[in-house]
Amino acid sequence: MSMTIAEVRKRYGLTADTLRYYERIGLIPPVGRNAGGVRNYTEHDGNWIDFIKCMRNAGVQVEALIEYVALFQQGDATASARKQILIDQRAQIAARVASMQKMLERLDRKIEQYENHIMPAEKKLQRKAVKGRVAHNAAMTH
Amino acid sequence: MSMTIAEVRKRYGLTADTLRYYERIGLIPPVGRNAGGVRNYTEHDGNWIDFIKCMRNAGVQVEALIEYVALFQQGDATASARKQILIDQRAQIAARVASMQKMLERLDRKIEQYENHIMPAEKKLQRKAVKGRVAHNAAMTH
DNA sequence: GGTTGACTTGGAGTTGACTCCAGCGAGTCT
DNA sequence: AGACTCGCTGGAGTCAACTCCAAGTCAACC
Repeated sequence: MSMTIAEVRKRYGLTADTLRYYERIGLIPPVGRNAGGVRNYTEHDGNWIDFIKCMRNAGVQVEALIEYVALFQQGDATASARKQILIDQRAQIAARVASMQKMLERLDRKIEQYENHIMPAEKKLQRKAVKGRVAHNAAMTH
Repeated sequence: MSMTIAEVRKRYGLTADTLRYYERIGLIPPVGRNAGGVRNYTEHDGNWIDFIKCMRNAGVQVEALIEYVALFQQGDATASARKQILIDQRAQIAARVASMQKMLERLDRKIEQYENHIMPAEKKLQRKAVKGRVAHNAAMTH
């Protein structure tokens, strides 16, 4: 039912140092301890860790997440502020996704250019059947 | 036809310091100078800057781009190595986009929860018609 | 011909996000 | 009891990617 830091580390793929660091800066709520002061992660803690980890992977700043967690700990009264943070972050992620998708298309065109223009030129060179200069790099600078 | 660093800065939204830094570390090919040693950016340089800027925005590491630029300057013989870098980076961007899209869906569900469960509770409080505890935070921890 | 202002360089400093470590304590095995 | 292993804390160190700065050069204007 509850996990040590080693188990959490394995389950979520974060280092023990990172988990302690996250807790220290308030990126996850304080974790319960046993008599000896050793952390005892509950399923609830696990859900937070997963959420934070995914948000970080999506490029959300630690700063914004700390604020969200802090508001959460202040109770129901902060619900709309928290919701607003989520909406803002959602918008930022969506914007990044959009620009990354544009980049994917751009890369696809560029890769295709390599297939159509540059690689055949190389093959000709390899065949040792060179009959003059072909498709120079200068054509591909964007 | 050619631009000063100030014009490039305005056009591409990078600081002059960043532009010089990029050139110094080989993230863009060397830029031509006038008699006095002042940088003279051509349209060709502009294309590189735009490409690099977009790749950086998409999360591609400076490291990988330096390698790409270095290969480019070695001429046609490195075409397939360059193509491979683009393919690798494309894959990494695509993976990031996929996980960000999952996060978008997750956020949408979470935001909807705020609308359905938490916000109505707040409204009831505001109406001062409280008839017992409603929808506590604990229900929303993932 | 002096002042202004954009530009230059090399190097130091900053920021965000970890990552590592020394020194200590608790629990377990032998 | 001694030796291991795991975990704890506070603080220092690292890394990527800039960002800032002092001191100097140069062209242009007054």
